[in-house]
Amino acid sequence: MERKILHVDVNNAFLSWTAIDLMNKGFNIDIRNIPAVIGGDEERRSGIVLAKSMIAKACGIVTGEPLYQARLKCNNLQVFKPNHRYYHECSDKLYNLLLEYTDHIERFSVDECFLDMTNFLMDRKIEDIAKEINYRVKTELGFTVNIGIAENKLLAKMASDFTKPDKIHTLYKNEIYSKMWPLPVEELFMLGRRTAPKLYNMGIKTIGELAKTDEKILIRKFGKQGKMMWEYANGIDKSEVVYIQEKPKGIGNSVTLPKDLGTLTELEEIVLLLTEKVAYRLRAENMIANTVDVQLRTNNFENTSHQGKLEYATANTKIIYEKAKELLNEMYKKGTKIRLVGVRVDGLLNKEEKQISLFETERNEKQQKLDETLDMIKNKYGYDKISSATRIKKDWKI
DNA sequence: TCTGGGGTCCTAGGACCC
DNA sequence: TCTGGGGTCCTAGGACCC
Repeated sequence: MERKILHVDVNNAFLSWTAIDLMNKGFNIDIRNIPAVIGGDEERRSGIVLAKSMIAKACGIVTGEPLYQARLKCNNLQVFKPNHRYYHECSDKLYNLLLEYTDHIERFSVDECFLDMTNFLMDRKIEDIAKEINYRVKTELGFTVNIGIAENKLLAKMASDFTKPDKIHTLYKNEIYSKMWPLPVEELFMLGRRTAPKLYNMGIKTIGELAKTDEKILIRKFGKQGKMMWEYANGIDKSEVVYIQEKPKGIGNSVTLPKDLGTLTELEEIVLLLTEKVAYRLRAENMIANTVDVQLRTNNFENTSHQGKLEYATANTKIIYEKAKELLNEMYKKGTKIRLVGVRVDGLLNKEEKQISLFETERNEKQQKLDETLDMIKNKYGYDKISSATRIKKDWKI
């Protein structure tokens, strides 16, 4: 049976939401109408463009580029800080509005949802429902969305990306030829900046040319990815709208350091702070982890990572830290300048799935009690209020 | 004052086993 | 005594998404 899928995408999410946030706080300009960007903190070396207004875009500013470079393109550019807490509030408001139409909603990111309307049309036309959602979001929530209508997620997502802002587009099977095939290959979902040049070298420039390429050739050259790009180019996507919240498969935390670090002792302190946060989030999910992964980035942007299995799955800060420290020590080359440090845990299981282990000792149980007590205090007074000595001593924003 | 942070999935190669 | 082939598990690195 043919499905009815909507993809709802907030236009310039971070910038629109910040515009509303600022106006709520008495700011008298709508930053959507001036050359403006949302950007990171340059003093902390995270100064990149996260979102841009239409005017900033017209200056040639692109997402992800350094702020200093963006300023060169537009000399009266205004830069605003992101407010992630507020973004999540806006995201929740949008989700709650969409819930009035169906509960088959996949929250694909903070500003994107897929809706499976197949069994929720109530004798209405899908186009009319899309129009109503578009109008209600604009009038009730104060920001605009693009909506893509199609018979699968891939086509709905491609459709919502056509012309912006505040637009509704369809991309039905019989429209693929006229609406999607003329587009350059890099506009196909999951086809990024590494793969596009390889296709260009093969003489494949448009999605249509990709669709007409022999699937076997693509599989031989790109493996599974080749199969997927051929199917996507032909509008084939059988994946379901995942409306039941899935548990995370990994949890990570990383920081770009305000200054490069060159000693193990300093790096160990950072790894401890990151581990505390990761383990805290892991426990908040009621999960335990099997592997630990430490990531380093040097001052010349070389990335390395080492991972290791724990003897048994745990959410215990101390045990995870000991493994992370071990990994850091085996991978860090003396004298290297480190720009970024990351810690993540993988192979997550629900706490209840824990195997009874011979390695469990009283000492670990004590540590577990300590973790639980600290978590309670953090939950009550805020994560940053209770801090390790190193956090107080130094001004790391972890 | 050059280049974020949080994810998921895939691949290639090595170790190890039969 | 010169090199098999299938399988699994593990790790490092990379591609891609928002």
